Amino acid sequence: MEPVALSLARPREVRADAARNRAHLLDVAREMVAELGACNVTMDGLAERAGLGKGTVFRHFRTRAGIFHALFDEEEKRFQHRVMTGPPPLGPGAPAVERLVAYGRARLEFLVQHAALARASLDTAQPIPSESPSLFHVQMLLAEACPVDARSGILALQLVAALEGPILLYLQAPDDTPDPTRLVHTLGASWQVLAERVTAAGAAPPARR
Amino acid sequence: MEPVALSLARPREVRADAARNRAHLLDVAREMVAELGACNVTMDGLAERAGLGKGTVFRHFRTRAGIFHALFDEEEKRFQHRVMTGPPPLGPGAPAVERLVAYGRARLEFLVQHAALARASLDTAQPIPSESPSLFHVQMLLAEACPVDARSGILALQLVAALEGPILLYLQAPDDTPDPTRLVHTLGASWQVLAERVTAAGAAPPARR
DNA sequence: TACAGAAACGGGGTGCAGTCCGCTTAACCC
DNA sequence: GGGTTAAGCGGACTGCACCCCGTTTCTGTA
Repeated sequence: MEPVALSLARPREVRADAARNRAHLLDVAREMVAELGACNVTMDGLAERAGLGKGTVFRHFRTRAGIFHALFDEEEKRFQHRVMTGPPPLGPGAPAVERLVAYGRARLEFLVQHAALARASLDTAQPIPSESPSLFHVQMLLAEACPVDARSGILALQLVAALEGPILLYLQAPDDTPDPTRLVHTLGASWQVLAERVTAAGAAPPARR
Repeated sequence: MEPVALSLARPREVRADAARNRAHLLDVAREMVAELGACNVTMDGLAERAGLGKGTVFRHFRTRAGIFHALFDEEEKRFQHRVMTGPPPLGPGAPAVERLVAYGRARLEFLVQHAALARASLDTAQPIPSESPSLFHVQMLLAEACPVDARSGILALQLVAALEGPILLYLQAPDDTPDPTRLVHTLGASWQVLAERVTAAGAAPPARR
């Protein structure tokens, strides 16, 4: 007689109303972000416009940043899908370094496009978890390109920071970015230099130039 | 008759009481951070403990993050002074790449040591300005090590992000860092690889090894 | 020393993030 | 269908960042 084990075995399905409310909240949130900008979306406002209680909003998303994180995550999933299934060099099939370069360029474009959400989803109280898909993907490519250096995972961390940091931390928050296209281009070119040089020296050893 | 121009020319000195209060607030804030941790310091608490009005605190520091920024800035100044005047390879006198490596290691140690302040001073609403001393210093060293690549300033931005991002964004916020010394060491070693490889290929051209 | 103007100060007021807890309801079992 | 239970829901409540503006204090000038 182990009712605990039994109940653990099938942990009761997600309630339909909860799922519905969550989806609805995301829809309304998306709408409000488009309309007011992320920084003008409040939890009260969202709850009211969704016709739900404030407690419900917090139950689903924990914190204010949680909402933007959830919204960003949807985009992130689409992006990662493109990366995993698209044609090379972004998708599988090209040499690791080429993929790394292509990934960086694509990621920059993606980030600039969703910069507001990406920033709003940062929670200064909690760090970005190491399960970040971006980190995971870079780690995978590095493991292929220069296994020895990639071993500890630190290099991947640093490269992802180099890739995403400028947009997340260091560049203008208000979208007064003079020319996003130009920005992506410049950052992309620099990323290519960075990625190629870092991996070149650590590659399968004696591939003389 | 140009009283405006005249008054602009000498914009009236800082009031003595203001300077005194500011210094006092910083002292009390430092004390409270040490005692309660940055995340438990409130503006009201600070004002009360300092025996000043809340308005005064905000007048001096603008935002909550502003206080921690000011505190961090003091440490930052000390650190930059060490960097500018210390013995090589951290200080002047060594080749640029060696200085870059040494700077990274020193910076990591510094950041880990003041991680709580550094994080608390991040203001998600406003980006880190490009006058960041760290960015400035890396840019200077890069300009010496590989002038062509450094030209745009983007590479410096990316390297600083690679250096500081892991601590600012990606690693555990609560000081459950298993072993800070070990962390600094690992990040430092990885930084060295990064810095040396990136600069090696772009160095003053044909310096054959 | 007296005065005028500007800067600094104080603390009540506002809006929002996040918590709490009693009530409701969907899901499972019979 | 009826009962049980855990999850979900709502909205009043709390605490804090930040604003506002009438009052006070300093400083440069006469």
